[in-house]
Amino acid sequence: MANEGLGSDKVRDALRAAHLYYMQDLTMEAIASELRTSRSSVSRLLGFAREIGLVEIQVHSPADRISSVQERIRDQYSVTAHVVPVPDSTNEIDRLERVAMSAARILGPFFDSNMTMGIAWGSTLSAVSRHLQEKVTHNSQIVQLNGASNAQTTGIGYASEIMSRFGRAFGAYVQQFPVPAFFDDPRTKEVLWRERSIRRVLEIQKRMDIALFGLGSAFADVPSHVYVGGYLDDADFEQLTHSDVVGDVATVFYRADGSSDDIPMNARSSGPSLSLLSKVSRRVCVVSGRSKLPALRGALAAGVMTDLIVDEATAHSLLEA
Amino acid sequence: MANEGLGSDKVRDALRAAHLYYMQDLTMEAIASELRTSRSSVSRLLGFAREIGLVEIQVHSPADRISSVQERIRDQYSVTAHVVPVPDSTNEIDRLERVAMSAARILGPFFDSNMTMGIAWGSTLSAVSRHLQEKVTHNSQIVQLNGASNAQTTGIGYASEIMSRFGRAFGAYVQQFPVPAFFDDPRTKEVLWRERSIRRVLEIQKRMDIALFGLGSAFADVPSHVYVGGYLDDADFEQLTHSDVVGDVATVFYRADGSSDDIPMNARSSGPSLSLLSKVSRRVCVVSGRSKLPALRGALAAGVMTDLIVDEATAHSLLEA
DNA sequence: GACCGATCTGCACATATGTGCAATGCGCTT
DNA sequence: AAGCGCATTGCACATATGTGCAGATCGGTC
Repeated sequence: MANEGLGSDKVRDALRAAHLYYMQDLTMEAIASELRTSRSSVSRLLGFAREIGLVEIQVHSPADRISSVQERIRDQYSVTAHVVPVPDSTNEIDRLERVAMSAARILGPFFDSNMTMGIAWGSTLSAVSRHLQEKVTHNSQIVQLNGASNAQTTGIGYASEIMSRFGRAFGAYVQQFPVPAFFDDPRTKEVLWRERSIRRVLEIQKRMDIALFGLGSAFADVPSHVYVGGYLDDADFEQLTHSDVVGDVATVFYRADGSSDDIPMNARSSGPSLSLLSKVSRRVCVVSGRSKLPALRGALAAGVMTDLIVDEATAHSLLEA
Repeated sequence: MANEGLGSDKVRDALRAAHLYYMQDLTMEAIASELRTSRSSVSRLLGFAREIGLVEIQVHSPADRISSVQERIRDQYSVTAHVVPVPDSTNEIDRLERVAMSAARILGPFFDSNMTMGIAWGSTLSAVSRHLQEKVTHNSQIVQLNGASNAQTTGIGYASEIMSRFGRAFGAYVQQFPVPAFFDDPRTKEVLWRERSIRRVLEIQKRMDIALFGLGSAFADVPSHVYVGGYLDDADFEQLTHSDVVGDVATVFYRADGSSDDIPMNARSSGPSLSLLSKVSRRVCVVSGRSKLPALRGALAAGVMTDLIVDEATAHSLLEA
């Protein structure tokens, strides 16, 4: 790769173009002539500048105009809500996509150098990972919260792809968690958890500054990955139903009242207990779609999140009844 | 004004449009249909959103790519430089305009609620004031650093217009300083400085969190306002030359070595002494044009600024010789 | 209710920006 | 030196955005 010098030039030009475009309001035409290149190259250069995070665009709600929805969610649940505007008519696929894109951009300012972010995996997080904006950080890391392999497939491809997208976007070190999502026998987990290689990861998880997760729900329109990926068998499902489970966070299940004790599946899960999770100073939950409402209510009851990124319709439903 | 309800709606729509445009990357066309209006209205709505500061755009230099110029200025002068790219061929008018526009945008993140910003007046600050982006702050104020009236005109219009632009942009309270730029007799100043109404302003100045100023220079291509506005007579000029003055900050003069003692004019000036100024935690200086180089070197020697916003050519010249 | 002025709207057009594609250039291999 | 693969460039065209203008709308006034 002899693009050291060239790549450097490209970044320098991109930075200059970004300055001229965003700080001095020149047109691309004018920038082109200053940079002695064509307008179309400038267009591409600016695209590049945005892509590598030289340009950061934020949308603020003036403090005196926080939507009443956000305010009411804060009052009722003590959670900072970020309500993503999406028309009610949008289908579930697009809705998730749009919530995920907003989430990715909201996340940017939350994560910085010297931080550790724990992430769960699932359709929601996968979507978020595809929309991350690059941001250079130093000495930061991404740690996987729960295992991803199961009886049928290793599942690693799916989860590790999400992880590596996060790692790439932030220039962070990626810490995988190479264990099954669920153990067949809780004792296996106990034993494995004593291994030094695993304890190292558990230690990192314990020290994370941000946790990011979606909500699993067996009843969602698009049932969550865990429920359809072959991670659970019929007996497991029955057991969950029997335990009155309404959802899960990183494969740890909970009931409508937020409790998660005495749910046998949790002893077999590789995810962090909800009480451990609540020790993290910032816990961001991304939710899209009304069908996750029961799971969301349960998660709120469990006090598992500090920030909620949610689509408008679901936010409204949350406040009804 | 019955636009309470309407204005509110407009802001709400603008916020929504901004979200959809900047966070979800929808086209204006798509936003128009979600908002049930025309695309052109959306274009205007987004313009409005930017105007009232709902949207904030920042251009970062990735830490590992701070231009060597900025780095060298930091090494030599212990000052954070913000180098504004402007082609060398640009004329002085446009150059000032572009530096001012960048300065206005760089300033945004520096100023916030509960802060007090002191500002000087002059061609540079006037240009900056015309490019400020709105940003809502609370309990903040703008305080004038030096008087503006002189023997011929009150000069108030000029200075107060600058002040009020700053006040409007930040929603800040504006504290004028209704005294002459220079007193004929230093004793008049001493006496006036004991007045409670004046002391109140001086107290506010003493507590400011940011100071913003340009540099005055008798030798600049566009000689500074102070030197042509009738503030000084021939005897004054002679005295300044005799004192080896190379420039001024808020009508306080200094020499090439940064010293400002024993310059008789300063006893008559309404501006804050340089030692008082250096107590402010952030002191931002805006400079455009090579002809201000001697004034800039002097100001740097005086240690009067913590941040320097300067055009590229001048920054380069600064590092030569 | 007619009138006025100020504001808002959408259309039609003017600009500005994004992108497929063919051409060019550059480094490397043979 | 010729050949190859890959990245970069500018052109021409496709989209997307900005804006003058005429008509519509809304309060307030007489």
